[in-house]
Amino acid sequence: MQKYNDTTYAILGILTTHCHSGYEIKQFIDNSLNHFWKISYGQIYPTLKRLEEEGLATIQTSSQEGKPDRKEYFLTEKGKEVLKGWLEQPLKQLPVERNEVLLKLFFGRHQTKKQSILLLEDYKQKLEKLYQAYEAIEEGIACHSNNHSDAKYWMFTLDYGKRVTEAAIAWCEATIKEL
Amino acid sequence: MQKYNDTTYAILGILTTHCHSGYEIKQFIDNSLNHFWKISYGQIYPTLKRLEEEGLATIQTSSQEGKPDRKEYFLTEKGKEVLKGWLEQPLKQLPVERNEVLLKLFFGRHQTKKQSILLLEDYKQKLEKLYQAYEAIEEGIACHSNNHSDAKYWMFTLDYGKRVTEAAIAWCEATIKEL
DNA sequence: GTTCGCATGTAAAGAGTTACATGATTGT
DNA sequence: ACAATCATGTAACTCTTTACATGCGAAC
Repeated sequence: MQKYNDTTYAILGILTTHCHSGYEIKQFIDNSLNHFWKISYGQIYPTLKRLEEEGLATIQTSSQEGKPDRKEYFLTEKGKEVLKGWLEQPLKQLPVERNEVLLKLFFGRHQTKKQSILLLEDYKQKLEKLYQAYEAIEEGIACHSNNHSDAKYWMFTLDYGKRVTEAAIAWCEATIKEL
Repeated sequence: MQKYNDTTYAILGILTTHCHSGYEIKQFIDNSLNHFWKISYGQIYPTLKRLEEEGLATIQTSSQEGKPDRKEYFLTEKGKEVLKGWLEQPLKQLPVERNEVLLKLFFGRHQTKKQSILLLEDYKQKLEKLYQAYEAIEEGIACHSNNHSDAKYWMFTLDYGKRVTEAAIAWCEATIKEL
């Protein structure tokens, strides 16, 4: 069986929602799974092309006056099976989250105490903004798609983001004190 | 001023410790900053070569009988400056941690409840192992390099790992209950 | 008149992993 | 005999970002 990368599976998954064009997929990513899976146009369009070539999706092109043709992709039965097959597999190993702040702090001996504190305060501030962004998305989902069958799962992922961000903020505060 | 990527800065930083050869650098990474910054030989050796070419490090080659020459790299003044320059800069933006488990759970509607629970239980188990690994490294540092001037900072990064992992484990438990 | 949103895409560069090649010594 | 440790490195491949190209309509 052919293998695909996780970005391909993400796109396969998004095609099961109301999104069917490359543009819509990008929009969807940017305001829902952006915190744990970013994808650029440079990946989306070639991937969609490949999905069609390999029989995982079909294209429906609709011409629009004054605009480029709008290409809508729909999963085939094979596409749905491939997605389900991936969903069933547990992850092989935990990914390593590359963290630039930790990397800098790791070599903190070569910095002044003030610089380390500045680094952590800046990080904390960015984390707080992220936390607020999570809350905003959460409210958006709660309002607009309360009865949506996907909403429950989207909330779970937001809850993860909030909990982990909260822990990171607490670490910033504790570390600043100890420095 | 020339720009380098974070992996290059990581190697620059490691060269300030007792590690000076490619092999030692790899060892060091594998049992200290492996949780938040992995690097493979395929990156280490070409990077070291480039450091020398650009005057950030000098090489001292020592021949050993029956073994390949051992190349030891030492930071030049310029190398130290480049490292410090990087340490001073705050991070531009928070990195996105790509999380395969969240991605799968996001599309959980296409799975059975049992499958989702299995996914999270497996994830939780892996996180618990990671937590134990952090504790083991922590003990190692506490025993062997108590008076080491880097040890304090290494402990901070481990504390981060522990806190965030703890939060993720708690999320797994809460989400399994809610599913 | 310029920017934003819609809508498609490509090319090149950069980042990173994996698999391979070499070869001596030491331990099981 | 075989695997592991020490020790270097490269080539091919995959993945991802960035910058570019095109072009209409609407708002400001």
